[in-house]
Order: sequence, then structure tokens, then C-alpha cells
Amino acid sequence: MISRRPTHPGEVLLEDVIKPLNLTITEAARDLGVSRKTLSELVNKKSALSSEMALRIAKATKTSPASWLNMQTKLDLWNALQHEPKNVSEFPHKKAV
Amino acid sequence: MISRRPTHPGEVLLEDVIKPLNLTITEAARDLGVSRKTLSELVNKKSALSSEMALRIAKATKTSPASWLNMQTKLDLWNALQHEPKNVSEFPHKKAV
DNA sequence: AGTATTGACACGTAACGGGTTACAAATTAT
DNA sequence: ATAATTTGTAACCCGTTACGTGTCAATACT
Repeated sequence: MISRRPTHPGEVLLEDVIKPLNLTITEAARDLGVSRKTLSELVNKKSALSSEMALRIAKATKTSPASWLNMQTKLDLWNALQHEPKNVSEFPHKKAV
Repeated sequence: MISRRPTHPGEVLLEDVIKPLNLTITEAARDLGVSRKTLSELVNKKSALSSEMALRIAKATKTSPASWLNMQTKLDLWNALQHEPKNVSEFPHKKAV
């Protein structure tokens, strides 16, 4: 494992894309075709990046959707690792047939 | 970009893990600590692989959770690409300050 | 025949992404 | 300072989804 919490994709979108372009959340939301609320919650890390949003961001920024989606996947995994599931037993080795 | 639908992680779990070990769905579900229904739906591709399930499978099979989760992410992306979002405009280039 | 396994169904719960509307606070422009 | 814009967030609605328990008919195994 990863020890440090991976960066939230919404943070990257805000800091590396929206801010450098001098776009407002309102303008960026319009370009992405989503509500201002949806984008606001994303960049404020209140919601996760959906695969559909990954596609929208990719189209608007001419980048790869996978690069955005992978950020979220890494974060999801990190979050899951913080509360490892109990009552899981290792699968037994090959049983007789 | 990807033309063929990526393999569902539940299918891999069934074909490459559960069947080779001669485990039943019922037994495997018990080992994973989930209900039989949950595992059945997963291996029959009726539901997606959650990050928590990825962790459970990883623990039970001593493999990497990321390898399982990435299968689902690839599938999610492929599915999303089948209905590309409209009303998305490319972000304008740097505006004046 | 009798037992085990399976997929599918109903039903319920909790979480979540997303939309609209509204408002107070903060920021920016005039 | 005043006015206009921007922003975060709450309230409320909706649809989707993962997961649990229970049940049942069909199939497979012994």
C-alpha cells in the first residue's frame, strides 16, 4: 500500500484546469453540461467522480477519460482500505473432485 | 478506443478462481463474508464489483485489490463510452485576467 | 428418492449522483 | 460604498445500485 490519501479528482480539476483557465465554476459547469451544484460538489470533494463526468471532463479538456477515472478508483480503493472488511476467509486450496 | 467489451470481473472470479478451486457459489460467498445472492449476482454479471468486494476477493485469493477494481473501472468506462454525453463544450483557452 | 446448489424473484434499506430552487456569504466590479 | 456576480450548501425530489433476508422452482449430485 498507499499511505497518503490519493488526490481527489475534483481538486485536480479545479487547481490544474479551471483555475489556470480563469474559468468560474458556473462557466465550467455550463461547458460540461452539468448543473453548477454537481460541479461545485465535485471540486469541493463532496461527491465522487462518476464515469460519465470523467467523459465530460475528458471531452472539455481533450484529455483521457481513463486518467480522470483512475484518480477516483485509486481514491475509492484507499478509502476501502481504511475499513478492511472482516469475516473474510482465504479460499481453501483445491478440493477433491 | 477499446472496441471489445472488457471482461466483467465477476466472470473472471467464477472462471479463474471459483471453478478451478471446485468451490460452490454458496461456499465462496461464505468465505467472502457476503450473501449468496450478492456473489451470485456478481458472477452472473448482474451487478458491478464494488471496492469493498474487491478487497474481500483480494483477501480471499491473496491477490491485489487493484487488479480486481481496475477490471470494473475499465468496464465502467467502456459502458460510459457507449453513450457519449452531449452538450459538452471544450473549455475555452486562457481568458484575460 | 432425497439432498444440495443455483438463479431469480420480492421486499426493504442505505447510499449516492444529479437536478431544481433558494439564500446567505463572499468576491469582484463599478 | 454600492451593485453585480459567484459560490457553497441546504432542502427536496428522483432514479439507480449494492446488499441483506426469505422464498421458490429447476437442476445437479448422491
